Amino acid sequence: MTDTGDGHETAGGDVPEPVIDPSPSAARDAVARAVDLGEMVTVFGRCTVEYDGRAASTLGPGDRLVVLKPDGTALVHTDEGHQPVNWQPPGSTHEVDVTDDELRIESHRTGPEEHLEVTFESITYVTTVDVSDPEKLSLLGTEEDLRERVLAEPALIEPGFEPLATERSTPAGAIDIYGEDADGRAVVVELKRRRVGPDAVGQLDRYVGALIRDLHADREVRGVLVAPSATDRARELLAEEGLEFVALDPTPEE
Amino acid sequence: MTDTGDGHETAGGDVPEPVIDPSPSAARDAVARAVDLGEMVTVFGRCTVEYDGRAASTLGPGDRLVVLKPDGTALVHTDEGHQPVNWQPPGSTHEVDVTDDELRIESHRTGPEEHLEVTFESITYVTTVDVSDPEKLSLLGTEEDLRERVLAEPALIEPGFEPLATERSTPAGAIDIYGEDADGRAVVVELKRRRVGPDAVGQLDRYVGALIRDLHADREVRGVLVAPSATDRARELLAEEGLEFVALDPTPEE
DNA sequence: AAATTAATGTCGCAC
DNA sequence: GTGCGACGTTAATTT
Repeated sequence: MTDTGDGHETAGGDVPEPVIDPSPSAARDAVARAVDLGEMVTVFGRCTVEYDGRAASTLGPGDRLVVLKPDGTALVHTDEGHQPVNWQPPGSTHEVDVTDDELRIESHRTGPEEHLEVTFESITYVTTVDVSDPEKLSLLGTEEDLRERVLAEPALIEPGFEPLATERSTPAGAIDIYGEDADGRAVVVELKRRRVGPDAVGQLDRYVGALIRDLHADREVRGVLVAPSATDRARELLAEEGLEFVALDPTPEE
Repeated sequence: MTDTGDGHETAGGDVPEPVIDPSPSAARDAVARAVDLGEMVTVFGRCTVEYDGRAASTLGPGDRLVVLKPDGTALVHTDEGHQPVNWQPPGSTHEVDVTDDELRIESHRTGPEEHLEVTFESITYVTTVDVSDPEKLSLLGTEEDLRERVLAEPALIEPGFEPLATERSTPAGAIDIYGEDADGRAVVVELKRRRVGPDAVGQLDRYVGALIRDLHADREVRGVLVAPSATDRARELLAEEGLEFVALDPTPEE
């Protein structure tokens, strides 16, 4: 370590460092070495991108950030948007070479067959670093939280509601909560963590229909959609299908 | 520009360059300046992440790559996966400061209110670059391509099929292709670019139901799902609802 | 490997 | 802004 004199330390030569404005071959060597070692790589520069696989795409020249992860993920990010403009999923294999004095990064996977190719006409920088991340994300406010909330206090659905099973399977899929009302009628509960539209009504309707066929019951099955809110169209469709709605948040309001 | 003697050029001092192993305050200055100038920023280091908004999450210490885009996007990437472990959508505002000798990047947005906070206990590097990307992605093999293919050759659905409208609106949403068969019966066509499951059947069923109510027709409306393939469950549901399936790819096989 | 659904889904478009 | 559906959706879980 080297004391830089301003209170922190600079890593020694064994630690990969960013390469600024590298030649194509220097960039190739740095990227190849890092991919080999299972490090994370970023390359920024002016490039074109070709993709062929489940669909196919082309992207003309522009400045983009390419990220290669040790798990085989590749990401191409432009200056805009949450989503990468192109990518390759985890499990892909990355290759890098120089042709006609241009750096080219290729990523390939099978099942389905997909190929990504990024060709750089200039390279602003390359970074390579070792990554260690043992932590798992802890997330609150999911549909799972909503389910636990209902199971802990079934009366939130309605007085007398009694849950009998979660993830009960039907020919049309698994019912979030299956139970009975105070009169002993079967109740299908479909949970959504956020405001619902027509698609959620269709989903609930399918489950109710499948359960009626499964139980050979004759319309003694109620369907209840549980979500923070519903659109007008969703409420109309619920009414048309004889289904019900209960407003409930995944976590109690503070 | 400076000729480095190996055939390429090094950017001058007016071009932002990566900062390696910076002190928290040096990192803060570099990031603040770049955010101010509308540049793209990457920060790599050991950090914790807190998020609160539509949901809420916490993430313990680990090595991650943080990307700040000029459009207000923030991304936090771990060593694994296509998805960022945490993020903030475009339109958010980023702030950076140093507290207790730790770099902290905060991102905030309204509508809905959401907040992201990344606190670094060490920083491997910071990069800042100007980004210019005038190009739009050109994508082939979408549902739009499938629609054009059917409209160019309606007999791919069946002999005598005649498209009358695309995006025909119904109370339940827009029908991809609305038309008539050889016998003059109304036909609702729902297109999918890939293999379909039960959800697509539910969607088609909703449209058919809405059109029947809309036209006051009495089951003279056919529903046809067009996709490369369908799951067994989807085929069963189609049969139960009296709907049909046509196998078709978005682009012709080569 | 295939099937099914959740997601802080995101994104684009119509209203 | 809300509503609605596509997406190379991805990711997780189960069969």
